[in-house]
This record gives sequence, C-alpha cells and structure tokens, in this order.
Amino acid sequence: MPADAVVAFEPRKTPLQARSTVTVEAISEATIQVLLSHGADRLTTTRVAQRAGVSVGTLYQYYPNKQSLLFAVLENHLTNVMATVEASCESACHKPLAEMIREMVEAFVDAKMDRADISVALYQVAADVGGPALIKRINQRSRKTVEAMLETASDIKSPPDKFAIDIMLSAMAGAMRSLLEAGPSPATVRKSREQLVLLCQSYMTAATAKRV
Amino acid sequence: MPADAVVAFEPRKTPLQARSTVTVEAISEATIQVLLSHGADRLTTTRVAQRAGVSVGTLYQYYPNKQSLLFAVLENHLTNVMATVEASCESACHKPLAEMIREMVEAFVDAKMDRADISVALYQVAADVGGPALIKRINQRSRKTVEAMLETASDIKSPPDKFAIDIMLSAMAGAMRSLLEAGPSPATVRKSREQLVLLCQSYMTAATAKRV
DNA sequence: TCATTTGATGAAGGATTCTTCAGGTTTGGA
DNA sequence: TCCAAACCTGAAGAATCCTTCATCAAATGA
Repeated sequence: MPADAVVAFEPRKTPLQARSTVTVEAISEATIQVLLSHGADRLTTTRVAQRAGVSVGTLYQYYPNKQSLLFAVLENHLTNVMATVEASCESACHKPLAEMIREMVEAFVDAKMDRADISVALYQVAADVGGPALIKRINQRSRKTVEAMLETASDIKSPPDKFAIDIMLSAMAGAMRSLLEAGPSPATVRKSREQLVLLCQSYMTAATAKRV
Repeated sequence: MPADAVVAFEPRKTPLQARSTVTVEAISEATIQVLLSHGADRLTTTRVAQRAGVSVGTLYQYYPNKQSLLFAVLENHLTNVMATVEASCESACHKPLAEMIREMVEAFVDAKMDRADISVALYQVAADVGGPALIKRINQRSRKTVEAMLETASDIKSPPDKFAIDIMLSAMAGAMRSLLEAGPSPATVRKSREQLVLLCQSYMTAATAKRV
C-alpha cells in the first residue's frame, strides 16, 4: 500500500547495558498498550514513551521513527508465532496427515492466544506500510514449512499442492483473527480450536484425495 | 479499539440536486483511489477533495468529519457484498448442501472481485474506529442468512451449529483477503474460487456428519 | 578515581492536517 | 425574469504530531 519510498526501518542502536534493554522492552510493551487503549491513529510517539515511563528522546534513540517502532513490534510477534508453528511442524513429521494438521493448528491457536492482546493490537498495524510485505514473507515461509511436513505424511501418496496449503493457512489465520477480535471466552476458544482443526483436516483430506 | 466516544457518523446532508449526487459519488470514488495510491495514514480530506475535483469545503458539506467518510465507504461496500450473498442464499434454498455452499461461496468471491480495488483499499480502514463493530454486525447477519439457507438443505438432517458457520465464514473471508492483497491473476482467482468452494464444502460436510 | 562511553531528558522547531465560515455561483420554480 | 435554496470555494485558524539536539546522568573499566 505504500505510496513512495519506505523510510529507514532498522533499529538505530542496539542496547548494550542492562538499563537500556529494560527500556527497549518497556517501549515495546507500551506500544501494545497504547495501541489497545487509544487505537492506531491516536498512537503518538510521545504517548508511547510516557506509557513506557521514558521520554520521547529515548524512544528515538532506538527507533529512527514511528513506523520502525510499529514494524519492529509486528515483526517480533509474527516471528514468534512462526517459530512456534515451525517447531510443531518438525515434531509432527512422519505422522499421519490428520495428526499433523491437528498439531500444527493447535500450535498456531495456542501461540496466538498466548498473547492475545498483542495479536489484537497488531491487526491495526498490519495494513500499514511494511506490513503487507512482511506478512507475505512470513506466509511464504509458513507455506514451505507446512509443505515440507506434509511430504513426510505416513498415509498419503502425494501432498496437496502449494495452492491448497496457501488457502488453508490464510483461512486458518482469517478465522483466528475473527475469533480474537471478538474477545472470546476460554470455552469459546477451546471449541474454536477444535473446529479449526476439523476445518483444516477435512480440507486437506479433500484436496489430497483429488490428486491420488 | 476506540478509546473514547465515537464522533458523529451520520452524513451531514443528503444530496438533492443531480449536481451534488455526482459530487458525492466522486468523493466516494476518490476516497478509494487515495487509499490505494497513498495509504490510509496519508489520506487527507484535502487530497480526497482534490482527487474528486472539488474543494474541501464541499466534502465537509456531506460528511461531518474524515472518519464518517471512511465509515460510509466501508459500510457501503460491505452492504453491497452482503446483498449479493443474501441473494445467492435465497436462490440456493432447498438444494443439496454441496450446491448451496458452492453458490454462496462463488457469489462471495465474485462480489469481492467485482471491485477488487475497493476491497483491497478498505482492508486498511476496517481496523479503525467503527470498523470492528460494523463488521461484527455484518458477520452476524451473514451467519443468520447462511443458517437459514442450510436449514432447507435437501440432503441433511440437521444443519451445522452457529459456531461452525461462523468459522466457515471467517475462514472464507480471511482466505479471500489474503488472495486479494496478493493482486492475483484471473487464472489464480479461478483456481482459488474452486478451492474455496472445496474448503467450505468439506468442512460443512464434516461438521454436519458429526451431528447426525 | 576519573575519563569515556552509553543512556536519558524534554522543550521547541517545523510540518501536516482537520475543520470552519464568509462569500460567491448555480439551479429550479414562481 | 427573479428570488430563495442548494451548492461550491479555499484561505486560515487551531490543534496535533514527529523529530531533533543541546544538556545532564549513569555506568564502565583502566
């Protein structure tokens, strides 16, 4: 969605002393909180700094601008979720298809729910500059990871094609987003998790059958 | 996501003469274009007015503020898509489950693709103030519409519960969003449409089987 | 201990943006 | 034709926000 050149995104300085590590962490956390309490369009660098208990100048010592701050928080979150899913994919290798899907989906749901507030807050940021590109990258990596896992499934001839995997992953993410934004009860989460597993399993089974 | 009171959202004045109808239409269209070319955070009322070929003052004659403009455009789009889906649901009544799903999903995909640019542009706005609430309302209505259709399915005893329908709809919307944001080729759209039908069909079948 | 590096401060410049309103133009009917 | 209502204009007020930088404080290690 960007119109013109993307500004600098790289962090300006990496914390060396323990003191600054705490500061950077506080700024990240404050970003989430401000996002949740004021909304994306009312998030100001001053407000974030205030909430973090530091001054604006400090914030600008680690992030060259507002966008890089938001980008960093988003990237961090996506990377975390990604790592969890990747781990589950590795541990599910060589199992039957249905089990694979179950483990992967459950890992995803759990990772998202673990810090549901972060997920919800960041949906507001995801559409901004940098977001779409980042998400595209993460999606591709996810696709490859899942694809590699499916290749080792013990009970199918050939795995579904890339297309089907993309559809499944985006459907899963979309349903999860809708769920998170509704502020669900634990019971609702459990039920949704189960249904999401079923959704992915039935689709993958159907998509696989087509090719064998 | 809003922090405080929601401002006035209602249009300020309804166009009477043909001239102003054209103006309002131009402003709507310009909003989409600016959203696409500059992004949500660089959308200014002045820019929209300029692109529409009118002055800012004119814009404020019909919309009390910037948010109400964005809200109106979003609402209009969602209502349009919704109407298309509702029509398809009515015409698919009393048919077999698989056909129902196919018609509904295809109607949804086609409605979204019909003005793909609008859909893509509005994803940036959806997370803003008013967006989540609006989407929640539309979702509920969609759920009820689909539920009513499924009740008349000729080949199943009892339809899936509300839960499953919600999951399916949000999964469908999520996958569609991901597709749209990728700027797909016509061939990709066709293939995705087919896969989306399969996704929903297989899930609904699985969810139904569980209850009979 | 003390010099050097790292970290923190926050007032203020500079820029952008929302919104209004006083005054002009066009339209439609009497 | 002529008036009132509808419509349009765009400069400017008011507010908000991003970002910098000169200055002060803390930590490190020699």
